[in-house]
Amino acid sequence: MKPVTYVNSLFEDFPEGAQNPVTQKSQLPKKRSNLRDVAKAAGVSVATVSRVLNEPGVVKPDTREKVQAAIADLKFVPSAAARAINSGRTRFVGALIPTLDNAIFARFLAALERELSAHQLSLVVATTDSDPDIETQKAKELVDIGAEGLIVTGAAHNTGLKDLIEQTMLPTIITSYFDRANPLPTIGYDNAAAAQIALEHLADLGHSEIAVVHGPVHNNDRTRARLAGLNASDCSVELATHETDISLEGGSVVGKQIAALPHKPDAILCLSDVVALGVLFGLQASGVKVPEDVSLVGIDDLPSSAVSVPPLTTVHLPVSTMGERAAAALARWISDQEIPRAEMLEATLVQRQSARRKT
Amino acid sequence: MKPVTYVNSLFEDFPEGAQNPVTQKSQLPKKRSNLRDVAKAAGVSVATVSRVLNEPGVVKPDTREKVQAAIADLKFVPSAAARAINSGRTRFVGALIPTLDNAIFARFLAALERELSAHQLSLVVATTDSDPDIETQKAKELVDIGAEGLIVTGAAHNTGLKDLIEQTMLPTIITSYFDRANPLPTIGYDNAAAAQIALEHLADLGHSEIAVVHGPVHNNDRTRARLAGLNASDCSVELATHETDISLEGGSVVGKQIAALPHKPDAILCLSDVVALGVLFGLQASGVKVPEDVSLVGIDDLPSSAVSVPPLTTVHLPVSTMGERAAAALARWISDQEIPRAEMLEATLVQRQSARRKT
DNA sequence: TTGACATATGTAACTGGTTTCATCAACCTC
DNA sequence: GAGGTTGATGAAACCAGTTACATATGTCAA
Repeated sequence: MKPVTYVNSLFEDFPEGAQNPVTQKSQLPKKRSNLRDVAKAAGVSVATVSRVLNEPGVVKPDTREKVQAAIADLKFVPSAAARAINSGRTRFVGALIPTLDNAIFARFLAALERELSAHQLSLVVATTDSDPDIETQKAKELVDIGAEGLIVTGAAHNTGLKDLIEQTMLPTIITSYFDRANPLPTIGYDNAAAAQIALEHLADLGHSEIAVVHGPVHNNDRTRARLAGLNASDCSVELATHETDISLEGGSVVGKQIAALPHKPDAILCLSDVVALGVLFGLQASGVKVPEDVSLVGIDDLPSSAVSVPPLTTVHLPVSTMGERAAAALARWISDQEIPRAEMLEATLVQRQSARRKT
Repeated sequence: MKPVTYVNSLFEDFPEGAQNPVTQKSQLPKKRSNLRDVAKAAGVSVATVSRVLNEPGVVKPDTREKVQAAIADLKFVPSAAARAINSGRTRFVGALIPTLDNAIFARFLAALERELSAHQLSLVVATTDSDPDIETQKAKELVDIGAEGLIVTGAAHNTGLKDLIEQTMLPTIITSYFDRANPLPTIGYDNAAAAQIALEHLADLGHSEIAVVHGPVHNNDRTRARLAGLNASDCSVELATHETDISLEGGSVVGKQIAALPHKPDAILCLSDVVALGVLFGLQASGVKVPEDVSLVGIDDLPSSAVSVPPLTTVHLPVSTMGERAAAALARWISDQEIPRAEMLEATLVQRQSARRKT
C-alpha cells in the first residue's frame, strides 16, 4: 500500500508571485490514523470507538467524550472501504448515459441525483458516447469500484454488458425506454408513441409534406423506435428524413439545407428539441419564418423550448419524473431486494407557437 | 450484514400483460462467492486465485485455467471494498458543482469525466444548488463513501468544508476561479478580467449606457468577481445592473423588462451566456432587434451562442480545458502526491454578430 | 552429484473496520 | 444476602481481499 502523503505547507499562505512551488513529495508519511490508534489514544478498546461512531447512545458520556477527543486529536476519518467490507454497502450507484451535452440528460441526471441523495445514495456518472463497447467498459469499471446498482439508457446493449449484469446480479434499471416485456425493469416512455403524437398534431394541422430530422440511428434504439412509430402511423403524410448530429449545430445545418430546398416541406418534425432549436436557428438565419413559412415541432420539451422565439411546440417527455422514479426504484431494489416493476410515463403534446394550421 | 439476494426469474421472460409481479423477496440468500470459495473449487490457495486476478502471467497456464473455470463457474466477482482496503484506493473522486442545468457545467463535467477516465478514475457528481451548507453536506457524503479527491467550484466555501478538507487532507482543486494566493490549488480563469474584456469591447464599439444582467450574487463568488471587474474598469460607461436567475427564463424576463423601458440602454452585457440567450429571446419576443436596436454580449461561449440568430458575441471561457487540467492535476495529486500548481486559463473575446458599433 | 537459482504455489499475517460473545460491576428484588 | 437483571466495556472473530515469506519442484552449470 502506498500511503497518501502530504506537504505540510498545504494550508499555509505563500508569497504572491512565488507560484506555488510544491512539487516535491513529503518526507513524513504520517500514516492516516485508524481505529486502533484512536482506541489506544483514548485508552479504550476498538469496539468502544466503533460504538462511539455508530451508536453513541450506548457508551457512557465521559468515555464517549474521551474517545471523541482522541478522534479529533488524531484527525481520524473512518475508512469507507473498511466499512463497506462489513456492511456490503458502498452507497453509490452508477448511471450510464450517452452524453452530458444534451440538456435532456442533464435534466434527467439532476433529478436522479436529487432523489438518490434522499435515499443516501451517491451517483457516479459515466458517459458512453452511445457506443455499446464503451458502455460495457464503463459498466465494468463501475462494478469494479463497487457500484451497487446501475441506471442505463435504452434497451439495446451488447452481450458483454448483459452478461455482466446477469453474472453480478446487479440491480439495473433501463430508462428513456419502456418495454414491459424486457427482463430488466424499464422506466420510461413509449418513444414510438411520442413521435406519433407529434406527427398526428402536424397532420391535424393539415400538413402533409413533412421533413423529419433525427439523430444517428446507429446504436440508438430510442431514435429507431421514434422513427418506427412514425412509419407505423396511419396519418396520410409524406415523410422525408434527414439524419444529423443531435446538437444545435447539427440542427442548424439541416435547417439551412431545408431553407435552400426549391420545394420546401409544409412542416418539420424534429425527433429531439436540441435539433429542433438548431433547425429553427438555421431557418431563421436563412430568412425562413417559423411558423409562417413552415411549421416546426420537436420532442423532449427542454427549458429552451418554452422561451425560444417562437416558442416551440413539442412533446413533453417527463425526464425529471423518470429520474425520480428510477432513483426510488433502484434504491428500494438495493435496500429491500424488491425488484421494481416497469413504469410507463406519459408523453404529452405541448402546443406553443412554432406550429400552426396550414394555410 | 444484509446479503444481497435476487429473484431467480429475473432473466426469464414473463407473459405479456402479467406486469412483472416480482415484489416478493428471494428465498435463497445464495451468498456471493468469495476468493476462498473459488480457491476451494479450483483446488488451489487463495493466493493463487489472487494472482490469477492481478498478475496472471506468473501462474502456470493450466492452473490459471482451472482457476478461471472456477471463477466463471461460481460467477465470482471480486469485492471492490476488500480490494480498496488493501490498496487504499477507491478509484473515484467527487465533483461539487452548483447545478447541472447550466450547459456550462455539463460541458465542464464532460471534459472532467473524460480525462479522469483516462487516469482510471471515476467521477461522482454532487450538485449543491450554490448552497454552501448543502455543499459541505455533500462533501461529507463523498468522503464517507471514499472519494479520493474533490473538485469544487469557486473559492467561497463555509468553514465546515474547509475543515473537512484540512482534516482529511483530501486532494482538492478549486475550479472556475483563479487565485494564485489560495491555499488550495485553483485551476480556472480570471472572472474579473473576463467581464472586463466584454465591457471593454462594448466601450470600444462606442456604447456608454450599458445594462448588466447577472445571476444571484448571494453565495456566488464568480458572479461577484465579474461584477467587481466591471466596477474596477476604467471604461467611462454607465452601468445599470439587473439581477435574475441564471436560466433562459430568467434572461427572457429581463429582456422583456428592458424592451419595455422608456429609455433603452445602448448595449446589454450578460454575465453568462444562458442569460444572454434568454435576454435575446425576451427582446425578440418584444420586437426589439439585436444588434440593430441594442447590442448584446455574453460570457461563457456555449455551443448555442455560435448558432443563435444573431450569433452571440461573447467571452470564451475554456471550461473543457479546465476540466482536463483539473482532472489531470487531481489524478497526479492522488497517485504521486504531487500538489498541483495554480493554473490560469485565458478568457478570450469571440466576436460574432450580436454586438455592433453604436450608430 | 551437488549447489545455485528460477519458477510455482501455499501459509499466514495484514488491511480497518463491525459484531458476537464474554466479563464485570452496579442495581434491584425477594 | 443470594439471585437476577441491566449497562458498559473488552477480547477476539470476522469480512474479503493482498502480499511477505516459506516451501517445493525443476533446470542448469560445475
